[in-house]
Amino acid sequence: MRVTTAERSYHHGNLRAALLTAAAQALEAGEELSMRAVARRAGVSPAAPYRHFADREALDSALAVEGFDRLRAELDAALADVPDSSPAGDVVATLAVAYVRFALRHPASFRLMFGHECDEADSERVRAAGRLHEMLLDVVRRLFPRSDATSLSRGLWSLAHGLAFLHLDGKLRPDPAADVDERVRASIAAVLTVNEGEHP
Amino acid sequence: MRVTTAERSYHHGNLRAALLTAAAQALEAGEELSMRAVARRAGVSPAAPYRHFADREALDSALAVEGFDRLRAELDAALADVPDSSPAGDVVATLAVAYVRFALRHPASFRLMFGHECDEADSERVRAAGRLHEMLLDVVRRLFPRSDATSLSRGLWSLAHGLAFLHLDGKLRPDPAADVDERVRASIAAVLTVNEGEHP
DNA sequence: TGTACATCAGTGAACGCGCGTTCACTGATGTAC
DNA sequence: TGTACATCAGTGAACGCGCGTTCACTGATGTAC
Repeated sequence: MRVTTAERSYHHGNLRAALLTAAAQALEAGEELSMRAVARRAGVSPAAPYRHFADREALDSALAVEGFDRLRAELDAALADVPDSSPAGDVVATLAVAYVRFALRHPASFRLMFGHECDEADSERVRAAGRLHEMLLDVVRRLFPRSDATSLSRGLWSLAHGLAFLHLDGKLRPDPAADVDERVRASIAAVLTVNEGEHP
Repeated sequence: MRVTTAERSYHHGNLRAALLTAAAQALEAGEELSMRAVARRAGVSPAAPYRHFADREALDSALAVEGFDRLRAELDAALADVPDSSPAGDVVATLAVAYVRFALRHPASFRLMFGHECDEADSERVRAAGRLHEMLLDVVRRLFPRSDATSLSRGLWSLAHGLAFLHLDGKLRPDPAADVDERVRASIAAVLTVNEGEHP
């Protein structure tokens, strides 16, 4: 039986998905996440989620996986928007801006994906993070064919990741979004061109 | 009356400091932090800490301040160890290594300092973070006198910060410490030299 | 097409837990005379 | 030096809370005949 709309009596029919969206909404709203809160939001008894998630950690991991996939999609979209002829540095900056924007727009999600020691055992989660890493590696290989792509992609990822977290934690002003974008671009540019003019 | 050693009956004499060290030990041990747990560790009733910290948040902030100061001290030490004649890139790499080491050696502390939206209102905490930022800015000004020091120091801080967090969360293998150091150095080198050889 | 039955996704009450915080208190400390 | 008293840093019992999780259960669904 295919579920068409949503709410059913007793048998929900689509509870797993409903729980995930409920959880995502709670995250978006900045609420503390909990098994019970998610059940409440989905209009279901506190025990119901246990049909679909073994425990709290399983819910977290499922949400993290969703987050990684969404982040990857947004980076892809940003990449698609950038002209092919752009200098490599601009492409990197555009990606970094998209990365930081994602973090600032979905702070709770981002924290859940990152600000927490990973359950290494959860292969789904590890693989989702791995896909993101792979994607960055590919981009770097294309942009900087003569570089040590492994180290460079780690470095650039870290750069964007650090910018994201420092803004998220208020160590850098997260305030007018346009300023953040500008600050990200400037930081990237400064780092990438640091050695130019050193040996004139 | 000056307190000489430590434990006193009833009037502890030095409870604030004792609570902070107890909390630091708990963090070091990877325990969940709580007002009660800290009191327990200090051998004192659950209500006692409220003489010294208005609430949970105040304790957190005090710990964060301590963390920032310790981190700054370790970076200073690393800086002192590096020969004056070292190329700027090496100095940066050394600082980054020290930064990441601090994060991996004191993960809970580091998370408390960063992985949490700052209480902007707590000026002590904000100022401690500011002192760290200032220090990095100074170093960058000295190392790269011709650069846009503001953007560059933000960028390099972010780079180190991102490396720290990605290792902390297991997105990059935090395992043999020597490998981590090497990976940090390689990432920094890759980013700083990315444009060399582009226009040969 | 109709009925009997197994399966499965929910219910709702209950458990034990540790938490942050408050309160009236008590005993030690330091000060004024 | 000795006593009376205010202050202040602790006590310990209690509050209400929301949490994760378990349990026996119930009602809807799908299948076999």
